[in-house]
Amino acid sequence: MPTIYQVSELAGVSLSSVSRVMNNHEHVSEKTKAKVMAAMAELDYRPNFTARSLASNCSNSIGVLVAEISGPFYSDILSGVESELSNANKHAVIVSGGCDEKKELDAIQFLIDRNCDALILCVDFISDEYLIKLSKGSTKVVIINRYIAEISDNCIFISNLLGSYQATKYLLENGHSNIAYISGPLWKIDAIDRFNGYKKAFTDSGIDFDEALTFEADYTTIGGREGMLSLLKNKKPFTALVCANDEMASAAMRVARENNVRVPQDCSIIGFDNVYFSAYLFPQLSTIENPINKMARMAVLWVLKNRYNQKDIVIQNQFDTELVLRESTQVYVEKT
Amino acid sequence: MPTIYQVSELAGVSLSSVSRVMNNHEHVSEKTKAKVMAAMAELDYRPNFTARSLASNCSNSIGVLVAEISGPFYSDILSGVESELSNANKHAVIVSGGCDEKKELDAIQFLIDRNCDALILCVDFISDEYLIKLSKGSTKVVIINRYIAEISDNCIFISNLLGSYQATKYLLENGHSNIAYISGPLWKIDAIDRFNGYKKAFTDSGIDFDEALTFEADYTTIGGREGMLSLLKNKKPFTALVCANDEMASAAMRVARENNVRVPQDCSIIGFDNVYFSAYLFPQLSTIENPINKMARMAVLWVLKNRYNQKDIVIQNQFDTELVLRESTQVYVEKT
DNA sequence: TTGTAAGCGTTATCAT
DNA sequence: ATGATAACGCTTACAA
Repeated sequence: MPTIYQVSELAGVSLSSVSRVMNNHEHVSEKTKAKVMAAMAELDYRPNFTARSLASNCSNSIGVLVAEISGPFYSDILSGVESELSNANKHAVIVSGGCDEKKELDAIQFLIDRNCDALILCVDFISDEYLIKLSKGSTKVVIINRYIAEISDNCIFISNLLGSYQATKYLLENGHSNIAYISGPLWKIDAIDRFNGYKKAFTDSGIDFDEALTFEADYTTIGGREGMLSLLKNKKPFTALVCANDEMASAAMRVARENNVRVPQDCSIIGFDNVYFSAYLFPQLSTIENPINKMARMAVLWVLKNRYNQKDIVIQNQFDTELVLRESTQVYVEKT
Repeated sequence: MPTIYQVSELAGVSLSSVSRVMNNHEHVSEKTKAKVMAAMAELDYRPNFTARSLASNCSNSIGVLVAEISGPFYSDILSGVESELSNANKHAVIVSGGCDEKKELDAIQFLIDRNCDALILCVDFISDEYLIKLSKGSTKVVIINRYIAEISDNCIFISNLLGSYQATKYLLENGHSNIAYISGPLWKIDAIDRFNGYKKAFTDSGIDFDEALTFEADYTTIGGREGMLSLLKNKKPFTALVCANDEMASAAMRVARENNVRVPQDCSIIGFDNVYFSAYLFPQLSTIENPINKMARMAVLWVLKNRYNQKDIVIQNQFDTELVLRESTQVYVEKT
């Protein structure tokens, strides 16, 4: 592997000159530039990434922490981050957080120790306080899918409340009034918000929601199955169901089918996230679009702006959810 | 950030001694070891990753190239790689290859330039020849999901032929004889192999397969839809369908439903890969298990053995496929 | 505009 | 067992 030294020798200039042309510095004569380029080409020179990082204190790598690598939701984040990052000629160091606070903390420490220039975080277990402190530190941090008032500039988020509000409101406006809800785990802030959106839609419509039509699950298909089973066993009738995510909605649809509850004829179902497989389901799932891929890309732009000084970038912190209607919903019709 | 120098000063020993305890060298007295550890703890010392990489010529990072980051198939690879890598305290630099040879080549060059210690590749466009040459180079390379005879030791793979053979054979043995096939793009080696498995099952059963019951698609739902539509339009009857992957099978199921073809009563369907959402579909999809996650983990072990000298690891290059029967298949019953 | 030389924070090779 | 000291390949004042 040729080094900068050999390039300088072949080009007949100094190290610094070579370095300057590598980094597009101003104040280099066309002549030396040409000589250097020629030498580089001849030697098939490739700058040593590690050496540059050490000398410049800039690794051009961004740490990305997500709860899990696979799964449609996080996949979408990673793919957005990776593609936007490679546009900027930076790269992602991706780690998964596991399922408890300690692992998330370790993962963050790991990324910092690896000299990541900035961190993109998508975490559930770590406290607001820690995140606030972290973001005051020397490593830039941007947080996806979570809103923390004190560091709102560092957050890229949607209104989860609004999302489930839209879903519930739609059903309410289309004649449904007995609307069940399968929630995410209520220690997660987004699950709380989504639940609140459901409630708010009722409040705004001036009608009470029924606590008994409500079930706290865990965002998984297993939980969704349990939820629907329990709801059905209750014998409290409902003509619609909103689920806090698509996974659970898909499980609920399956349980409905197993129990001869037709979707949407007997029960309309709306999910949340608009994960890609929601369109593969039968019936195709109506859901709330969660622009997670866009948010991931915005997180990268945030890093470009705040860590790499691309000042002209404008950051959008909040994104909009949107109801996407497919086959799993219909207007309420009174049973004859 | 404290450096090794400050640790040495506080501990009252030399740089080298600190370095030695950091790297668990033998021949360090318990005494100095203790002093150094104490100093490290007091200063909350964290070794500089970049400096270590430069000095030791070892970055502890492994480049991972996949065609795309999202999608159930590649997701599974990434999650396997990441989790196994973090067990070994190494990390992944993940990039996606895009959809042509040039991008894949660029991506590989990018990873090499980033001083990755080894590469885990999952590529479609790059030629065997290039891969063979690459693997003779100084950067260790392991290839997932592809078999190249000349460098079979560097490959982690399944027999795609066997997989679709199992699927087709099963149908044949259960009374079906008019079995359609929707193929992947036939410029991909795995698509060819899978197609050949389908054919071989017929040959082995001594019956001819019908070219007209065969459609070349592209592994996507769009292609699967087209394929099923075309097959149905043909008017050549078939009672079973094997698809070269689950995406296409899911699309085929949908088209079947739209055309009042009941699955499995009128048509059994088998997919390939056993992607996680295949169990979410209705009916749940029978398919061929492709142990892609295990292969990904094995690829990491390969790297550990071949690049990091963990000699005692034993590598399994070939993995087995397996038929998993769910709801989309049934024994052939003659129409009355 | 160009070159010299001092870092960047380690590891590794020698002596001792 | 320990300590100097020279790499590792580059960036970056500072000088010229």
